[in-house]
Amino acid sequence: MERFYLTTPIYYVNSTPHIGHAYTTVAADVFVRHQRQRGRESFLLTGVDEHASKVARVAAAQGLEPQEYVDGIVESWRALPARLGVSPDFFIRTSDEGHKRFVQEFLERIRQNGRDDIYQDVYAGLYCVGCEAFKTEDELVDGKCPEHDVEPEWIEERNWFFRLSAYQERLLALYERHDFVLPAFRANEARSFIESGLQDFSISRAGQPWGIPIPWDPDQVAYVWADALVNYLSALTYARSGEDLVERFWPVARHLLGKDILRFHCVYWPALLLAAGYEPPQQLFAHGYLLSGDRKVSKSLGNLVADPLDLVDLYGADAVRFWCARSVSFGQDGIASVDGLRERYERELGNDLGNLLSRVTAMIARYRDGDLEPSPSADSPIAAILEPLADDVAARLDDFDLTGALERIWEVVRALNRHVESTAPWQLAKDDARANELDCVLWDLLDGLRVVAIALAAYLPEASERILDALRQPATLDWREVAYGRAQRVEGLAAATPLFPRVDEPSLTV
RNA sequence: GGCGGCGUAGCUCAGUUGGUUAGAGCAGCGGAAUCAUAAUCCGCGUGUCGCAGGUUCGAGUCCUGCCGCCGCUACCA
Repeated sequence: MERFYLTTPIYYVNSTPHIGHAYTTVAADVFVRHQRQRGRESFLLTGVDEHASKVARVAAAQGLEPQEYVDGIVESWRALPARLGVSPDFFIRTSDEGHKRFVQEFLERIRQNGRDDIYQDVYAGLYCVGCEAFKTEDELVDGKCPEHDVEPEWIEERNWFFRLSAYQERLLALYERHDFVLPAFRANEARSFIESGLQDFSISRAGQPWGIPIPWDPDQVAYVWADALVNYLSALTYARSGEDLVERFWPVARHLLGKDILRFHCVYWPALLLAAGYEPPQQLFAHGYLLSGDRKVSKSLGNLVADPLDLVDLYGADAVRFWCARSVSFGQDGIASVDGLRERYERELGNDLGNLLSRVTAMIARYRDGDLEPSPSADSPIAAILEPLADDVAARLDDFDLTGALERIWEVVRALNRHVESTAPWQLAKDDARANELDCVLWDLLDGLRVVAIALAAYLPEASERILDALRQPATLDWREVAYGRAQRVEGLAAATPLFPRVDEPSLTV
């Protein structure tokens, strides 16, 4: 079976983690957990991008070396996946020695590929000293940098350039595979960009103290995209000491990215790889943004939105994961608000799913003293409902349809609640002659919940485990268990404690 | 300007290659039930499918024009 290697972008440490970072990280984790359930050898990579002139400047302002500075703030970035229930197989930092060494090798490979793909030229542009960045004409207001109200200087800098223009045809050939970049409209954007003609870009910057030195010209450091993108490959070379994972996980790589960095991932990166003699990644998926849709700004709410970890404290990692996957169609932009999170938590997690577990376990405990023998029946409506679930969900997740797969599972959750109503076990319990019927109904519900729990495990790892435990079912998450009729007999099953108890709304006033 | 996309019930959106009475969730109204975290289930929508034409036996689904909105259009994590 083909291996599965998925990456998030590496996050820029100069900001603090916000909901957008959590979003990508959670999505990546769901995909990887699901593939593992299907027995696929998988690897999840995330990490941070630490090389930027801004980092050096902030560090200097605090009287620190850049490395000291990033060493200090990287912990808040490591905490992000940890608190979201995400366990990356490796957390890369671009200041890792292994990464730096590999970037240098990588650039050297391009330079020596015999096609003269790296050459020296002059990069000229309008440079704002305040921003420490080059500006384009349309960024200026009245010829001045709008942020600093100064006229930028015309600066010419001798840099090393990458001959991107030579890769137009080879890049376009990649896009003949219809799912190279998803969603399709993003592939169109990237393709039309390529078709419009590619210009070479500089891969080095002069006069920067913080970065990876260009091996053949140590006075220059690698420009951000010649450094950061390479992490997807470099990580594989040193994530496991004494082991090179490149053979295992390249080129079966899939990159998750935000739509803002589409071009760099879908154009620059494949070209750099081709130039260095590597296969391009297998697939790229650009997701949209979670737009803040919160009611009037208050300090407490503002903080909640700014820091996803606060939301985890309040509602739990599973709730935040669920909200990420559920509230916005993956790939599209959408509104995400704390109100929406609470709504989903109460209505869907608490009422639909949590209460389903409560009522089913309570009935088994009450009507059967918690004992139940397996009693599957081929003509059970539950069998028909569960039968197509495993394939449907798997197919959607293979297509990065994070939202659609979850909706598919939720249809089953709703169907189970309907089944409770239509069979009315509390009525059957009144009639001893229908004891057998009641056994079948209760066991079907037990089995349905078991299937839902396993199907949801990638999204709600904690709740999934708690459901299986409450149902006295094995903790195995093997995807083949997402099928009707596999629940084991239970003994002494007790009414479950609420899965997603009500959470007091945080105070909205400061 | 160029390329691409969107505009479907109060809200958020589904609607395969054109084909029976246009769907889901949420909100609203009414009802049932009582196993359950007052949690669930059922019923209820005269929606100009942005506007105007066209193709077709038949179009939300194809074509043209118009209106409105959005994305991309190079060195910015």
